[in-house]
Amino acid sequence: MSSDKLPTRDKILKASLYLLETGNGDGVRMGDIAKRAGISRQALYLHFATRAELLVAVTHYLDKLHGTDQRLAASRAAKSGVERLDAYIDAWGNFIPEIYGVAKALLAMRDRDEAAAEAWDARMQDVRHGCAAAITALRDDGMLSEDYSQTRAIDILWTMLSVRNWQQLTIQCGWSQKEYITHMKSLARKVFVKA
Amino acid sequence: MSSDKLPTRDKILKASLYLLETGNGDGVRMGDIAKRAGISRQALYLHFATRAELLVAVTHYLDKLHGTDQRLAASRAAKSGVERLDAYIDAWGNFIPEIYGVAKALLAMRDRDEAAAEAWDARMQDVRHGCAAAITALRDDGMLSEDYSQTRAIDILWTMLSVRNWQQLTIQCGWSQKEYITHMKSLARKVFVKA
DNA sequence: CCAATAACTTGACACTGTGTCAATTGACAA
DNA sequence: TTGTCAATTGACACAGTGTCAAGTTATTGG
Repeated sequence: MSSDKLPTRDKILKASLYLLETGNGDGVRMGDIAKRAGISRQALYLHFATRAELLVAVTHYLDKLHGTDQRLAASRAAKSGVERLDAYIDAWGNFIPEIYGVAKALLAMRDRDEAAAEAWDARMQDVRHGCAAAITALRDDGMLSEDYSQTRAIDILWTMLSVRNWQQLTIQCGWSQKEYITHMKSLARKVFVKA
Repeated sequence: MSSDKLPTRDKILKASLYLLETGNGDGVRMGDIAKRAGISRQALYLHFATRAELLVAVTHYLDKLHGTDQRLAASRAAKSGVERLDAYIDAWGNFIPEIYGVAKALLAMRDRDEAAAEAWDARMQDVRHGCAAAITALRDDGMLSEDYSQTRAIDILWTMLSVRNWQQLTIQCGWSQKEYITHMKSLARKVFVKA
């Protein structure tokens, strides 16, 4: 392993990420992670009290690796509201496949594990802020359709862009990533941009 | 209990349904169901080999109770394609809250349990057929937007009307059921009906 | 009336995966 | 030397599912 000299915490994060991203995302157990990181299962608990806590840390690690904040923030550079909507869909939509392994594991825990649910919801709240910014920009341009209140428009965009929907459309329905992005953009325009 | 004279199998289904629908849908264990049905946990296994199998049976039982098929089929009576789209959204959209307890439990198992996943997917395939019928009716009227192929349009409608989306919009975003239905109809028109 | 059968009960147990606890080791530093 | 920190080993509690075996009860048919 090339990570022999990394601090243990980083070895754990790296190992978790590897297992989450390769494999199908199923069955990444604490023991599996420990083995991959080359430490004992108990050493894991020295660094992360629970599996949920570890998974949350992995999402943060992932964000740092991919520069999520910057990439999402980039959509704010767009001039018009419509461009900004497009840019946001581009940024977030192309981000989903990169985080999918981790997202899937967190999502699977969501229904049972309080901590995992909170962690996931917190991250989705960030996405919601991005959606809100895009919708607000549209409204400020006077281009937001009058069919929905601003809040409802945000609710809809946020729901449209959920990881679950991405999963259904790409993985289940077989859309290519490119198709996903273009269709989502077209959808968003039809729904939100004043005719 | 008023179900003393029911066959055991029905007592089990009834008890499962009760627990799934009341409670938050969490923690409906085999033991809980047995207790509620007034039988031993092991007797459950005499009727259903696994929890997944039981849950599937519950969905069928539920369908019979609510007359799902008839209600969904009713949307076929609509004359124009647009009316039919509306009618389908009405029928299915108002059906979701009734099955939500069971759906939630099945959905929570989906990620881990192969059998549960298959059962759920099979049921969602039925919904897809309904979506396909609505989209086809629209196309036959020459009213389907040319922005999407028929398959893609079905994919989109199907995804829009997913239980997960209903959950997010009503339970998380706080939409009323009425609001959900009207917004979904408006959304579908904007997206699918030729301008 | 006896015997077979089916439905059910009781209780013990295996298995998986998470999380806990305690005793121990090895390294490095004051 | 002593202290301390990170890690190790191994045992264990706990939940929940599913299995197994032996015993009970009621019904029914010869």
